[in-house]
This record gives sequence, C-alpha cells and structure tokens, in this order.
Amino acid sequence: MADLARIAGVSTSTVSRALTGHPRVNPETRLRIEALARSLDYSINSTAAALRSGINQTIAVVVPYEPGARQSLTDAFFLGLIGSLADVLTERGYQMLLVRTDAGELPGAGLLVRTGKAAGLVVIGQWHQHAQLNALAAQGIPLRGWGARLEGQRYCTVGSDNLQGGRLATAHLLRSGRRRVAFIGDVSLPEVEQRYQGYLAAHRTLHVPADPALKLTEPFLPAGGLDAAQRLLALPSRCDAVFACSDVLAMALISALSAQRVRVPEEIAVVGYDDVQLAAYFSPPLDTVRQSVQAGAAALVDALLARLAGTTPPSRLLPTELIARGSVRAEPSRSAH
Amino acid sequence: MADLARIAGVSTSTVSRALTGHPRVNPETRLRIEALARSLDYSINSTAAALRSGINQTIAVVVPYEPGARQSLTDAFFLGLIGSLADVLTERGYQMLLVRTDAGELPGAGLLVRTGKAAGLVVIGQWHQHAQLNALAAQGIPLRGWGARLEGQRYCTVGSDNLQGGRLATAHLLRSGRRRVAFIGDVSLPEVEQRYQGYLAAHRTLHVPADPALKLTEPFLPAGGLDAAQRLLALPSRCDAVFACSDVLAMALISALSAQRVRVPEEIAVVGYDDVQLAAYFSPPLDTVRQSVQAGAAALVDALLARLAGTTPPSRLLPTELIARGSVRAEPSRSAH
DNA sequence: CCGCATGATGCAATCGATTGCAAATCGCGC
DNA sequence: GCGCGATTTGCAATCGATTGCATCATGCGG
Repeated sequence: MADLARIAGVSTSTVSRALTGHPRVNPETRLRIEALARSLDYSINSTAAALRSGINQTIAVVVPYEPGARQSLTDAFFLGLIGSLADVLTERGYQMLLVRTDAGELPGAGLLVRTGKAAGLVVIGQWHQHAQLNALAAQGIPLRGWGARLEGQRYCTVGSDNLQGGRLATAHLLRSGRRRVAFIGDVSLPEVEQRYQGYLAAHRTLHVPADPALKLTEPFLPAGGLDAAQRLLALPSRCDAVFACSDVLAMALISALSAQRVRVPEEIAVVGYDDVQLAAYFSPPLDTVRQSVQAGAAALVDALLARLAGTTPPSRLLPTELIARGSVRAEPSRSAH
Repeated sequence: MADLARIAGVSTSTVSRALTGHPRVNPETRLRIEALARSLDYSINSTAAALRSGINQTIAVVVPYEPGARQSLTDAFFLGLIGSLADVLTERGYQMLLVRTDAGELPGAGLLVRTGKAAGLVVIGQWHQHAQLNALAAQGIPLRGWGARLEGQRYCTVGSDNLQGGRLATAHLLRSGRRRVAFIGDVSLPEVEQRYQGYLAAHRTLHVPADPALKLTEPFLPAGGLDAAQRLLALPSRCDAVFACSDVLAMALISALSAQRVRVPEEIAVVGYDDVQLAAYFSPPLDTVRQSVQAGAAALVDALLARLAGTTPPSRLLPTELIARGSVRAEPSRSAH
C-alpha cells in the first residue's frame, strides 16, 4: 500500500480511504487510486485490516467427532447442512471456516474466537456435549448450535421440532393401521430422545400401547440399520412398522430387510427422518420427516449474527413436515409389485 | 500480551517466546508464563501473529456454482469430498475455509491468497472453467483442482481415472451380456467426456458397436435421471443397460424406471459412478465405479502442501474400482424377486 | 579478581493496514 | 483582499504480535 501511495503521489491514509469506500475522499482521487490498484493488481491485506479494525467476517462451523473414534464426516444430513451454511454465509457476506475437533476438546474451539480467527461459532453434530457448550457460552463465546433445546441451557440452539417430528412419523404409521411400531435410534442423544417422546405421545393420543421391547438403540450409521434388521427379525413377536431416526438408518434397514425377503411396506412399513436428497428416489420412495437444511442453516446464521449484533433471540424450533411417498402405503402410481 | 508481560514482570518478547516454544527462554520462566497465561485464559491473537510472521495455516476450498444459477451445494459426492478435506486438513494442522463463488468470478478467488486469507486453493466442482483456472495459476496462486487432466493445463489436478472408470463400468455391462448400453451424463464436462471415451473404448475392445443414439446428455441432478428414464423408454429400440455418470443420476433413473414397472436389473442393468454412501443400500444395491473421497482428499491436500513447500508434483490420477452389487446381475443372496 | 563464553532477557523496529485529529486547500461572500 | 466553512488530505498513533540485535547476568577458567 505504501508503494501504491508513493506512485499515486498521496499518503497511505488516502489510499486506504479510497479503497475502503470511505466517504471523505475526492471522487476523482478515488477513481485514480482504484485504477492504479487494479493495474498493479494490488488488494488490501485482510490480515492487517482485520488486526487494525478489529472486524472479522468469518464464522467457524465446528463439527465435533466422537472422542477417540476419529470417524470421518459422512453423515448425509450434516453434510447437507454444511453445504447450506456455506451458501447462507456467503450470501450474508461472511466467510466460513470449517473446523473438525474432538468432542472432548470442544472448549478449545473457544480459542477460535478468542484468538480472533472467527467472530462466532456454529456447532453442528450429534453430541452429548451439553455441559461443554454451556461452558463455552459462559465464557462469552458467541455460539449457536444445531439441536435440541435442553434444560438449563445457556447457549441458544436452532433445531427442528423433534417432539413433533416423532409424533408425526409415529401417528402416520399408526393411522395406516400398524399396531407394533419399532423405534430405532440412539436415545442418549437429546434430539433422538425427543423424537422418542413424540413416538410415545402419538401412541398415547391414538390409544395404542407402546411396547418397550420395540425400542432399539442403534447409532446413526448404515451398520445400525443392518443390525436393527437382524434384531427386529429375531424378535419373538414381530413388528409391522419401523420409525427410524434417520433416512440413512431407514434405507440400510430396508436394504437388509429385502435381502431377507421381507417386503416394505407390505410386511413392514418404514418412516425415516431428515428427507435427504436421495430419500425420494429410494425404492420404495421413503416416507420421512423433513427438516429443511436450507431453513435450518438460515436460522442458525441469522441467530448467530443477531447475537453478534448484540441482541439475544431465543432458541428456535423449526417446524417439521411429514412427506408421504411409498414406504408406508404404496402409492398406486409407483408401486412396482 | 502486554498485560501478561507486566504481571509476569518480563517483557512481551519473553512472553512471545515462551508461548511460541522458542528455545531461547529459561524453562522455568516459560512454565511460569504458561501457567499465568492459562489462569488469565489468555491466548495469542492469531491475526496479529499471522500479520507479523507471515505464516498462514489456512487453505481455501472453493466450490463454484454455475454462473447465474445460484443452485445450492447438494451434490453427494462433492459434499463427501468436502467432509474428507476437512478431516485431512485438520489432521495436517491446517484450517479450512469453505468458499462458494460464482464460477464466472473464479479469478476473484485469487484474492483469497493475495489478501492473505489463505495460503492456497483447492477448487472442487463440476465446471467448465479450464481457462479461468489457468489464469489463476499463471498469477502464481498455489492451486490444486479436482478433476480431469487437460491439454495445456498450467495448474495441477487430482482426479480419478475417468477413462478407466468409464471402461470398467461399460465392460462390466457388456460382459454380463448386455448389447445396447446407454450413456447418461453431460459430456461438456471434461470428466464426463473422459468417461464417455472409456465407454467407447470398452465397446471397441469387446467388439460391440456403440449406438450414438444411446448417448443422453443430462445434468448431474436427480431430475436428470428422471428425464433420462423418459427418453430411454421412448426410444424406438430400447436399451438393455445404462451407464450413469453418477450414483444420484443412477438412483433417480432406477426410481423412475420402477415407477414405469421396468425391472432393474432384469430388463435394464444399471451402473453408477462415485460409490456414495447410500449406493450400497439402494435396492437393488447399486453397481458402481468407486472413487474414494478419502484418497482424493488426501491427494489434493498433499499436492497443495507440496506446492506450498516449493516442489511441483505432477497431476495425479487415482485408480478407480468397480463395485459389483446387484444392479447388473442380481446377487443370489440379495435378490428379492 | 578479571575476562569471557553462554544463556536469558529486553529494546525497538516491523508486519500492513485504519482512523482521530490537525492541517491544507478551495470557494465564496462581503 | 480577508475570513470562514466545507472538503480533502496528511501525520502519526495504533492494532497485537514477532524477531534481530544489544544488553545483562551467570558461571567458570586462568
């Protein structure tokens, strides 16, 4: 910048003001400087600018992995959410830092803000780190998380209405005449627990008893779906429907069932969760509870930006929507049997 | 840092040296300063450090969107690649900036490096921006791209061996006895064109004539698969196999075919490309050409870091692998019919 | 007891911008 | 021709570290 100033015959102050769009510069000086900058292809060093002005337009999206297990980031729903976050942040004029960290080291993510790398944090993922997030929030780190709203929460979250989602899915199955609905998911995760509560609520509302033996704990991985199929088929009294807590789980389950020549939806109806892109093209096309990644990403970003601007909006629950396609009741136009 | 120095009774030089692990500090002074820093929970401002030292440990991953069309980032393969890139970069001690930009503005991505936001670029995505990438590379921007190797390329790419992939997929279909194999993909994309060349090569090798009428141009979107199904079924002389250039395309196609009561693989065999996570759980389980996102991400990062270190390794072609499951020949244990 | 090698620390310049305040310039009316 | 307000521009301090070089303390041999 000093060079540029010398060549242009002005001071660096003027160059700085010209290039940052400061109003107190002579318009023609600005034009001259801009042209010169372009011809030298010079552009402002953003590190120095950030240091001096204290303004930071980058947000860190933190995706913890389970402590120890360095499993890679593959979850279809979260990947989609990351894609949408990138889009939304770009649109809002922010940069996105994508950060993987051990869930046990989550408090260390606070450094991203304290060291000035990011203005705030969006935490994404399946985790049990309620307390750690609270600690971060207590340190004053601007923070928004995707997930359930919990008791004693000092940070603010955005998530879909899991209770409603669980209720919708389960009611859909019960209303189609199913009576023994299995639940697959890891209820140690708050979001899943809430879906399970929805599952129970639907049973209560429709006066159908829920059999605790049909609650299967499985991780959010394809292997969980395969395992669930084994366990369901080994049950003394078989189920006639399954509510799986993610589409990936549901698809892996259906795949394992059809390998065992169990027909879906005729013998066992299945509802998933997330509405990932491929759910519509599965066969049978998957009935699922949609949580919109676009809406979720936008809500997360807006909430964080609001926090950075000083306001403190409450946690938000995004509505969920049941998408009926063909894994509960075969649609006449699609059924291949 | 000045405060910390005052409290510790030393100069900021010493604090800096203690905290960055400089050897010329008394070990016990260092311990004292580290303890103090921890108790005040102070940590080095990385913006200032980066400014002064000129060291930048962040890499920008750039994902262009088609000019004008602000379509959101949903491609399963690229999302998976992004996830793996995040993992690999973290492991190598780098931060990852995820950047969306209009493909027409790609040269602007050079600013990320010139302004000091990132040390180098990884460009990901389906694009026609050969010339623009060349321009970036000519400006001296450290750059690696995912994709095909092209004539006159001044930047270096990492990609899977599309020619081999196309050949593997097509030969697999022809060897299963199919004689009319359709090709679905957008050959204006270099990677797809190479897969098409592989498709032709396989026909030549196996002495089967390739019918140009079976080459359908479709974009990499589920809608492309649906459209392809319509067009294939409307053909005067039907095909008995399809090589689809992505798994998403293949799944959407199969979904549309079964809605029309065309059975896969009995009537039409299908091979996809990518081996996305859900391909194995589709029904029928999808035969596909695997490109490993982990290997791809690692190769991209290593190539870029090598470039940053001054060496210039050549472009790399990663091997592809055919995964046979059940969409060409039904596997006995899995067939549900 | 002195000189010197060695290791630890401090001084001050520096990275590349931004910005409050002062100074310079300009135009215009009296 | 002078004074004054409004614009433009420049000076210099500042953001928070890093680092070459000088200085200081220490221990040890002579």
